[in-house]
Amino acid sequence: MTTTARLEGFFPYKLAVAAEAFSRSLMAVYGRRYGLSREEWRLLFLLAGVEEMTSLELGQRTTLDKVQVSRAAQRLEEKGLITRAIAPRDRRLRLYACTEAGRALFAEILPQVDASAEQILQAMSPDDREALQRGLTALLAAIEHIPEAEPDAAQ
Amino acid sequence: MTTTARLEGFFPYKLAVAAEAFSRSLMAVYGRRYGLSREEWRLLFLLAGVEEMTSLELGQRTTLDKVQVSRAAQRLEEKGLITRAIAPRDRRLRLYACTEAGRALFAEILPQVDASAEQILQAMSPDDREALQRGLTALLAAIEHIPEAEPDAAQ
DNA sequence: CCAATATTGTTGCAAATGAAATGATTACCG
DNA sequence: CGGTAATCATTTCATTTGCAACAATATTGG
Repeated sequence: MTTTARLEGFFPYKLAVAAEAFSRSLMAVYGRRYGLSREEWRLLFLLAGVEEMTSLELGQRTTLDKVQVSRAAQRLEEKGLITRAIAPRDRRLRLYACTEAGRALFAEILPQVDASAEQILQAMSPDDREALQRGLTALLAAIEHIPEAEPDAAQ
Repeated sequence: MTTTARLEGFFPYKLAVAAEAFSRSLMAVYGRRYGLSREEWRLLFLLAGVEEMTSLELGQRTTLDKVQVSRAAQRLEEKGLITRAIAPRDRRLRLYACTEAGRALFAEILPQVDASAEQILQAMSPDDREALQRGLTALLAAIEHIPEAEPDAAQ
């Protein structure tokens, strides 16, 4: 068993571990400190930068399914951070918008989250950082073009 | 301040999305096809390459807490893929070992998981792939050295 | 215009998950 | 030794999550 594939060197594992650790570090800010879930944080992030957004678009831009969007939005509304109106054009959809309180909270949290991320990234050499940025962007592009594993609907 | 930070360009978000998509693609193999959870898969991965391993070491090498290890190991035992004995030297610990069935299953799954990962990675240019490898390794090293990332048991 | 089908957000329920409590064992230290 | 503290796996309980059913609205095709 000389070259039994070692978990620590397995690329998918490394990617997952890095992402988990990174996410945990950031969640310590918006989660443990401000009581937001990861989904709530993402929705707030999107909504804080725009006037309003429909539920459909929200889901497409966050890789969250409709249930996650619905539940996270429900909680954000209970906290007074967003509003959910019924879209007049298509009454099945929701029109989400950030409240002033939501925007203020986001403006308060983002710098801290950003600082937490930078604290990790700044521990890397500039070259490594650039390599990571480049590689990650390319990976995301590659993932986009991968045939999605649809349930047995292969053709 | 003018440019509201866009979620899609936010590094932590990109990292999380890439890791999620990658993980989902792999889980389609060992999960939907073989009924293993991510934790079970990781434990099987580690145990398949070694004669036996204690529960403590298992947790340290997978970034899983002891509850996750305990539960995943329990299910792997129910499936007959591993054995859990009580460590003779310290009866609080468990000694996990892969059964022949477990090793056989792992040997069957790994190539498929590997192929699924390679399918994505091969969609990248060699340079981008190398950049990703380098950046990711550096990121993991940076995370290790971050203070207060987690209550670490210094060894 | 009407009925059939499709799409969307929400809810119900079972399984998974996380955090603290528990029980068993060992280490420490007088 | 003896007893207290520490460590480990497991259990317990409350919350969260994923999946399928559901109700409401829209679209399509006669």
